Amino acid sequence: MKGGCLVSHYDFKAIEAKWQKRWEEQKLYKAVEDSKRPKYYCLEMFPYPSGKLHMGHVRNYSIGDVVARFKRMRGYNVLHPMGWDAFGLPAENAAIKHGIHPAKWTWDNIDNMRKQLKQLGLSYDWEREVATCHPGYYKWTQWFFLKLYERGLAYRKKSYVNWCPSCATVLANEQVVDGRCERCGSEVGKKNLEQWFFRITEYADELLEDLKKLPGWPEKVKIMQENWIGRSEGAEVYFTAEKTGEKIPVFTTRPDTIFGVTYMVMAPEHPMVDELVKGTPYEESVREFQKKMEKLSEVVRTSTETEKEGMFTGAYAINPLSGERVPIWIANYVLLDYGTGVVMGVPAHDQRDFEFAKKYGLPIKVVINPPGMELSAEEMQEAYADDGVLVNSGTFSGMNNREAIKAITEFMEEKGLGKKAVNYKLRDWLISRQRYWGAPIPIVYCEKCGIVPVPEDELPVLLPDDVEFSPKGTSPLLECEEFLNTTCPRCKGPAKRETDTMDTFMCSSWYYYRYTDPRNDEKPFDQEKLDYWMPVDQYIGGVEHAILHLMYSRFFNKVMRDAGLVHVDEPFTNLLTQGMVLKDGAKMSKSLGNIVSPEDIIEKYGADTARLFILFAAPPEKDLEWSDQGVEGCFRFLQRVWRLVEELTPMMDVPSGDEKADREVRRLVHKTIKKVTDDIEGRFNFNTAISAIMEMVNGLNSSKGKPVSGKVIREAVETLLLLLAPFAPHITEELWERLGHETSIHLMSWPVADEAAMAEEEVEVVVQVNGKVRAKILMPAEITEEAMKESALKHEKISSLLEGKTVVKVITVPRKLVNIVVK
RNA sequence: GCGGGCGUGGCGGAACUGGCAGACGCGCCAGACUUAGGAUCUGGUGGGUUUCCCGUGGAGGUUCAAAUCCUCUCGCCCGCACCA
Repeated sequence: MKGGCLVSHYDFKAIEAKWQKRWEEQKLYKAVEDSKRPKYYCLEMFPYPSGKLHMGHVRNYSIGDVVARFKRMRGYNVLHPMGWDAFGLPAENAAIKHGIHPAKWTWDNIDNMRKQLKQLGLSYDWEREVATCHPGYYKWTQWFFLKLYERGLAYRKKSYVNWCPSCATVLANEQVVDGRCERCGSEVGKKNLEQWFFRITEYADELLEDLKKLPGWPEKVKIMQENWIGRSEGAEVYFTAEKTGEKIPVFTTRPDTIFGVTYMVMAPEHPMVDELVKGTPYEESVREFQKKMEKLSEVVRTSTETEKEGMFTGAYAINPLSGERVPIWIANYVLLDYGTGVVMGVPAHDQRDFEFAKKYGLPIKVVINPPGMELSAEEMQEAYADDGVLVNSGTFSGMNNREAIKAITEFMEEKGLGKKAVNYKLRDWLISRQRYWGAPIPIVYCEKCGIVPVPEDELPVLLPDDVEFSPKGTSPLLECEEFLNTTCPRCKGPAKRETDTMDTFMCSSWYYYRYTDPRNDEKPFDQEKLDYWMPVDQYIGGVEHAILHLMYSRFFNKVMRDAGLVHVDEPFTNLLTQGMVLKDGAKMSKSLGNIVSPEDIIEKYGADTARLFILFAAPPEKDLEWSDQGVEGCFRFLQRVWRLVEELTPMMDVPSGDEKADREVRRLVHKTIKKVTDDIEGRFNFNTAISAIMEMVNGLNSSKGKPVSGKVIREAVETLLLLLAPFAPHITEELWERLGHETSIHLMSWPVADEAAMAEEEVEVVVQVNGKVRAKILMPAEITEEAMKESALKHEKISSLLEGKTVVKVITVPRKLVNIVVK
């Protein structure tokens, strides 16, 4: 440093430690219900306690902290809590691998991550911390399970379920990505098991419909949920098996094409297939085909690339409308668990059916003609799936197909041949997990009474501590006799406990309620407290939860609303999905070796710098490219702020200054207030908010030598600190104190822009000739358009350019621009 | 294949309702202070044949005026993917 130390050094380590300690002692961020103030619930997705924070966490929580601090300064009563999504497999793997008990592993990790979060200076009310693995929490997870059970929304069913061999547990559909386990990447198989499900499909329509009530959610997330729910409207048509006379319901979205059915296809594993082929010459080959399909993985089987393959069963079905007799096939592309597992083949009007028919030489029958055209089955190169007019369709011939959909459906309903139907791709949520480290499902199996829910007053069903972890990866609960053996709550006879635990998404589906009353041991929450804080005003997290967590939570909230426990339709009013943190264009990962550790950055530059950089480098919803040099830049900026404030402090005593200099400084100050406020409030553009603050610092730096009055300097410096406070809470708090304030800067009100102070006296007007900039002229701000035009035409350079040309017209934009169109 | 997003200097990114393209930061260049500087400060920095011309992936169009609106097209990223 140059010369004598006129200004002190920015000692971020001492400053950050000092204020973190003081904020905690003073409980600065404690949230208390207060009906007199508007509330604001700012929530970030709570982390899985993996052991260490990564940059994604830092980004997520820095964004949330700016929102929380900003809203606080805007006068809101802010709830900003943090907790731990603490059940899950990694803890159990640690136990198997290193012999550490999952509980110890988890709690140690929590301690470490809590420490790291505190080092970031995040404004959480730590008294509301929750951990889903705490019995005081999972007692209520189990309680909610019972609520679902009471309402008939939790049920047990044997079915083919996704099985991850490496995690040794079943998975929900949502946890299978490209046929692989979302967690470990192993290929997922199928197992026929008896499992617990939640009836989320009961709410499919509302989950879809209410997306419309979420204007504060990214379009992208809503579309993803819409696709996932996959609602399609159509009809169920009852074909009849010729041989057995049995009804074969078929779902179709195109009842208008029923007369065009030339064959039917069942899923190979459809139960009716066996009956149809039994004792026929087709039996053997069909069995073979079934076996072949069974061996194929789900990925291959359902890939668009896979060629359609099928086989005739020898059986026939009767079309209820045309009375025609059509062959029944089985094929790989028909899925058992969608619709009824049976498809009607209309090759003329469905591309898949067309390809299948061509391959196997099945007949093609045209029943819809394009407007003003006549199709011929022999000449068709592809299916005609668009609208048109019905032909060869009995009494419905001649009808427009849109009307025919309605007419045919109604006709079938009258005659009992079919009915209107809606289908969803959404499946019920499988919540059983064959794992130890989760909330036990509060159910007992009694030989006499059957399935018996554990009574509320016996909750929680505690996880036994003393268990053996088998290297096979199977749940230790299976071998834990003390846990397994119990008495039936109903008949008091001997009974067995359910050994499966709940999917951790169950735990995270309601944690945002618990924050409103985290220590209540009588109830999951106090009604008044919950009603005060809910809904979450701003939710922030990664887009990877677009379907899983966010849809489960929405479902959960709707169930609890119907149970009268919650009074909002949707739990999260606004959602922000932050982008990833990249290094060298790729997601930070161990295998790529491009990880930047938050610990190191905090150690070297401090939390304020880390936060500032991560907020400055990109808008929150976009991916962020990490740059060590960018971090340096932010560090330099904070040092500049420090120096600026220290240098300007003595000048705050100057009794009066030059009026023009004062006005200029005030203009800068108030324009910055407006810009920063708009950027944060309107659109969460923290990057441009910070750049405006940087510009303000640059401006104040260059006005250092000017005759500015002490009062104006004080206003400027204090405003600078207030605007920067949500981003860099420690340095601003320290400088605020050094200015002589005794109350925390974080309890101050957000500055308000003074329109009068912002007003410009002069504006620079751009003068264009034929749309090209030819001059810039300073004009009084209040100049009329006519006068603007005049002085533009009078301007030396412009007038010389206009020589010999004809002015066609002149366009003026007040205070901005004059465009002279010439020929 | 369907749906969504993106494409702007050497880099990250600005430009909100069409109105000076490139704010702010990084990097780079020059200078100042210095035993020294990878510290700090000052100035410069899209490209070019430099009174001017060209520039927002490409080609057209609308307009007095287009990064912004329309049409076509290329490239990258994300989601869904035989859903009957």
